[in-house]
Amino acid sequence: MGSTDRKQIKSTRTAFTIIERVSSTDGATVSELAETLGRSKSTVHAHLQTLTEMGYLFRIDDEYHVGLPFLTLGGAARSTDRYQNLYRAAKAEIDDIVDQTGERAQVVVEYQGEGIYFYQSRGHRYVQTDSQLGTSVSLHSTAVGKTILSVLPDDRVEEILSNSELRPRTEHTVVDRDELRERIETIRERGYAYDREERIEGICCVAAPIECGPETIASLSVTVPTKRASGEYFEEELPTLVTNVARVIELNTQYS
Amino acid sequence: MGSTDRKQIKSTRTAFTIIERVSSTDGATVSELAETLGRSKSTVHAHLQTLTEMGYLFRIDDEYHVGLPFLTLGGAARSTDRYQNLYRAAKAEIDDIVDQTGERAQVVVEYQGEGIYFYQSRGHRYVQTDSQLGTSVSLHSTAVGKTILSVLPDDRVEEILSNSELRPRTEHTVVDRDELRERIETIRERGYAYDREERIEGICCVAAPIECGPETIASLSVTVPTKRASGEYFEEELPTLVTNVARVIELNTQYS
DNA sequence: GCAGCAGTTCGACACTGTCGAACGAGGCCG
DNA sequence: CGGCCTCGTTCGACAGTGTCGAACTGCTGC
Repeated sequence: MGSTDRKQIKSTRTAFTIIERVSSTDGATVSELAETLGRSKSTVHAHLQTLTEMGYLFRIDDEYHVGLPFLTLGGAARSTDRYQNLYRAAKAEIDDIVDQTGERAQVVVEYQGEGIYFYQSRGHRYVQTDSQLGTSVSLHSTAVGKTILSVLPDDRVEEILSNSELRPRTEHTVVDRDELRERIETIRERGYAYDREERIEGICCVAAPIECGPETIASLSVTVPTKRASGEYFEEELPTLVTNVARVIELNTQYS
Repeated sequence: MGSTDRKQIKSTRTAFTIIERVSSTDGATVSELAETLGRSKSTVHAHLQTLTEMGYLFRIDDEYHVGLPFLTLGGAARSTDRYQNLYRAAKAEIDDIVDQTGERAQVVVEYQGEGIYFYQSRGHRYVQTDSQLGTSVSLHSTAVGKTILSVLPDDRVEEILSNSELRPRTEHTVVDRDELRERIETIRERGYAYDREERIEGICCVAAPIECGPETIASLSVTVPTKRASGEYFEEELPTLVTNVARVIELNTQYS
């Protein structure tokens, strides 16, 4: 099945598999990793030693953790040709929104079928969630996600949908593919999306797409607790704000 | 000299060497990398192919860039046991400082002899610099850096100083080791540090150390343009603010 | 003190990361 | 239009190394 296997460095694959595992299991140990990854302890040990020596992991007693150098690389990724304009424009506008509304706002970027938290800021009325910088989210379970899907060509949507399992996050999560397609159609027409507790109980979102070219699709969203998610504020004010600012970001991304 | 060579994965070393090079030379090509790293084109090609396939790099035409997954790992690093308390405490306090002063404020963490921008925020009077999330800075050329050195034990200071070349950044950068030691002594006594255009022309800083345990040393700093770097504001107000808030962060880091 | 379990080291084999050479696709210039 | 350079890609072959399981060490707790 693998079409693009060609000549690849297998040990790099296992190195990153280990890194990812260490990242998700903060404080993982040698035996633990060897067990869950199905590799010998000596192999895992050699990798951990190398990565620790280079500073990409660090070790407390016998537990390993991902190190701050990844923050350096992440910052570099955001300053990349493709993303730096989006970063500047989004940062400025999001900070504005936060000042205005006091809520939390963020930009999520589509990257290889997933959404990655690209920049976020919180206001004085902010609600705490698990999502922070770099967190990756599946595209079906959030307002941002569905917004992104709504501006992608149909074949890519299908491709992404078929690769994801539509795991429900709350009782409101849409898990039916047809219903999802329908909703995406609605979003295409009106230009923005709602998330009413589909990912986290008590948390709602309004999101609008940001198109910075065929390869750089993002989404701007404002997050509010359910208690403020009603009335004119949630039905009129926020959608208008979000769609307008999204367009501003698009424009500022083009010419700078 | 190499004491800790043992069994290590060489190909992972070259993989990360390539990643780092791609990160610093945004849009690097195969031949370019092969040239500067002294490796064959085919080797570099195999690595790039692997890393691209895994999503850690992405490719536009024949140019490679670091990808957003590093942001995910970087975010995970910041949420690590060692750093998450510091992150929460620092974020809250820094945002406060920014609201109060309108300047730019940041926390830099010591990581293996370097300083890494851990969190930063800017106010309405902010000044733009090259430094942003994840940027690593040498410890001798900044207020934050010298502050960090001031709370490290002497032997570690000497170790770090001997491993760095004290490259001057502006005409005000301190390059003499003895003078640096002297200044560090001064900082130890009064508890905060100044940077008067030592790293960037026109940019000054006030910084105070944050000690969250022997292994987690950081520094809080406020950045102002030279035109505001004088008088009571710069000589009294900011030092007091910075040292007080640093202590608050220390406390909040301990108990949470 | 002896199990039991952790991380670490060792030795040996098969595998694979490495290289240089050859191939194919553009772009540039004569 | 055609030859030439350059770049990315593929190929084959060898040396090197990533891999494993077994043995070793140090710790903890019965």
